[in-house]
Amino acid sequence: MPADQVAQVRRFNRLVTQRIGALDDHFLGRDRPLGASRLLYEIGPQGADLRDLRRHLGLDAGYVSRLAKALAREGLVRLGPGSGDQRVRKARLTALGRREIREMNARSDEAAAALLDALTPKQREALVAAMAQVHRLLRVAGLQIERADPASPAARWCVAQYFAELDRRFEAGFDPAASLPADDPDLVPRRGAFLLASVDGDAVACGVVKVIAPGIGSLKRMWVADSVRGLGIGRRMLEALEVQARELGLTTLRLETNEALGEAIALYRGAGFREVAPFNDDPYAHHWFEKRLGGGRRQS
Amino acid sequence: MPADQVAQVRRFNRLVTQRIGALDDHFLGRDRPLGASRLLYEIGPQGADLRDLRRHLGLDAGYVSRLAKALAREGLVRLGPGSGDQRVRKARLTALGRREIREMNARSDEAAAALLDALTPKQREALVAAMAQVHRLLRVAGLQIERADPASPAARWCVAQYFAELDRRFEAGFDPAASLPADDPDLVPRRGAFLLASVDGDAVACGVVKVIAPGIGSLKRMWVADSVRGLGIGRRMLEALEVQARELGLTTLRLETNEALGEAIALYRGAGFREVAPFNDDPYAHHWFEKRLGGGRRQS
DNA sequence: GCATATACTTGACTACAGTCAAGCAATGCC
DNA sequence: GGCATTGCTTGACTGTAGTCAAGTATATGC
Repeated sequence: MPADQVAQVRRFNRLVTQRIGALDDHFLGRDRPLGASRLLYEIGPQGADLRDLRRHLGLDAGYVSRLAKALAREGLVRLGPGSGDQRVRKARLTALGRREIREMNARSDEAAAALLDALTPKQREALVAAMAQVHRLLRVAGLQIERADPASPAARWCVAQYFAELDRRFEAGFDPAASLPADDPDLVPRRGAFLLASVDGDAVACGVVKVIAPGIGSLKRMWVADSVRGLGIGRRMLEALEVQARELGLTTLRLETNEALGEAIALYRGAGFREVAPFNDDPYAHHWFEKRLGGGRRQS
Repeated sequence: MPADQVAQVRRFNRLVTQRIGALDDHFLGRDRPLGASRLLYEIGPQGADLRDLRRHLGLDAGYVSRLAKALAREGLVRLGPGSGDQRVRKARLTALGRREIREMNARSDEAAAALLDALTPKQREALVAAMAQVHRLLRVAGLQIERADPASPAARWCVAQYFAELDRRFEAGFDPAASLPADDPDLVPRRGAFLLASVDGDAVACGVVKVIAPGIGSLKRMWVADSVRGLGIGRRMLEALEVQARELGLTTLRLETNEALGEAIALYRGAGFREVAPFNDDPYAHHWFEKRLGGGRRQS
């Protein structure tokens, strides 16, 4: 890693933690411990179960219990029974709590505006654009691709997004029932794998490999969220799927795709897939691809 | 302030405090309270007086005393008498302390490298460039222009930088003694003013206004550090000098400049200065400018 | 129906960050 | 030389953040 790049990152870190960190904490804390403020903020307009707050903020159960009680004592939240399960407690904002959050937001906005205010309009635009760029790339740097249960909510959500997008982009729409299936049991080893890419716990891409014959697998359900397109996530997903394929003992990967998905076709070609004659009768397919997985270790 | 710009700043703040803040703290703290680590880091290879550390980090005297003692107990620093004044204590790193700091730096470098490592080379370059941009603009946003004592170290340093630059840029070099003078007593009200622009306590620009006749003032010593050029700091310094001039009761500002300083000449023209016939015999001047200060309040 | 797990509460505890005030020695000012 | 100031140390204290363990009520698996 070039030393000047590392140095720039560290310079950036120092300045930003000092400038941003200090402000953020200061404007969030209104005569209240920071932990309580964060909890209040996290509850949100819909209310939230203490269990979820605990998990999301990574805090101790006892600690959250106490913080919630303190907020309730201040009249900012109401603690009531939760959704169904009589054990969980749900925190809901009171009118006062909502006002408090509005106030916190206003202060944060003010601090951000004050920062921008010290610049000329052109510099403001440049700063905001550079921040957006840093934001996007930091998110990408935190990308994690992992095997997931195809029945998990995040996996289901991704697949739903994928279907919705196909329906939007295909001229005649898309009906999952008419397409070749990839059911849950086919997507767990040793019959296949479901990969989920996430950033900070938010799913942003998925992909599936499925064994269709000894040594031969099929790729399906390749989807990347709009918000992170153009950042090479599709390519990384494809690489991760090939690793899974090797672990499943596959030597050939196949896939079919629709002519409307130009960027996907380019991705496959770039990754070494060759177009071949149709090997199935998927009603939505216009192109069929194949790649032989060379060398590399088989099992991990 | 546009709401989407504010929102982008806040999105950036949230992500960055979470990603960067957490890492930075974690890698700095090595089985040692964070305060102690920061102090150790701040001491630096030359050692530092406790008084300066206290001032620089903005900490309580008793707190610093205890932290320093803890570091001494760990064998990381040696506490000895300071420079001259027998009251001040100077903290010097031991070999162990230096090793510890190297280790802290290595860990921080590693964290920064790991961040970059998750990206493609092109994305890395884009991230580093965007970070540098954010860094530059955040620094500019923190710019403060204030009147300063022309004899203060920061003011002296700026003027020295200015002279050095003139010497570099003028074909025949520059000798301050041959130039028209601007001595300390002429640079404090009501005979003049010395303005210093600083970012986070570091001087980055200076400028001077000096009364040369009733109602008439002269601008001199306009200098902007290389690291922050092209960010409109010269223009802001000029505006601040005009405010000072009005407060000194001036109605006309004059200045002379050298043909080698193209960007300064453009700045003056853009700010409403008109070129006039020579009004003095400065040996380094090729252009003479004048501006009448209209309207505006005189005294503040 | 019983064992186990989960959600939460409470009390007791630790560590860290920081403040305040008293006091001592060296320094600066007149 | 006297007196206020400065630099530092020490003891006593506060508030925040967070952990741990015991205990209660509810839910889940077999």
